[in-house]
Amino acid sequence: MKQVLRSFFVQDTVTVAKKLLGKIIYVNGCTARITETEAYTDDSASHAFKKTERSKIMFDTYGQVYVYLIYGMYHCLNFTTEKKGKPGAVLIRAAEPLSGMELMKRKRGAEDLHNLCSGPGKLCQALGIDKRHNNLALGKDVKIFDDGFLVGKIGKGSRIGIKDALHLQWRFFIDGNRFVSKV
DNA sequence: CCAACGATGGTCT
DNA sequence: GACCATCGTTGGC
Repeated sequence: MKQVLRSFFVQDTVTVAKKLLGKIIYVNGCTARITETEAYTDDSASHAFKKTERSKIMFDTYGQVYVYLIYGMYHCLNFTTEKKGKPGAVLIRAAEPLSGMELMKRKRGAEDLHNLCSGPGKLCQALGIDKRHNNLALGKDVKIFDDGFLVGKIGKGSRIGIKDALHLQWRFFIDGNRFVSKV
């Protein structure tokens, strides 16, 4: 099983978002297969529409873990993309639990495997990801592996939970997969 | 069934 | 002081 290196993230954000589908994320002893992602660059719905204290990581790095608090109670997991100076990040929206499910169930307070990582907030809760992981290099606490899984058809649509730039179809998911955020 | 809403706190103006 | 890249619950059908 090959480990995905930080250099993978230098390329175009939309390309990274698609290619991350089917990859395996490892953190806190748990693994899950990524089923749904979203691309964010410098578009009007992105944190990087303006460079701020929070969003500067999207401008200055690639292959870094970007975690932020949303709605005061949930976290969202992203990986920064593109070379220094060009902002980008891919939001991990959903995954299929592969190992460590008992721990995930306990952290989520839920039994159904489809309700453990089926949304960005849920996924962080299940995997124990919070702001301590922000700005860590990929490969330290958080790792990504490629086991050769064939994704097949990739579905796409507007990104979820935003009001701007709805014309951009930058939400990607494994078509037909039941472990996504929306059935 | 599903639309509406409240929880809750960091970030930005 | 307003705004969220969310989620679980509530309440009306």
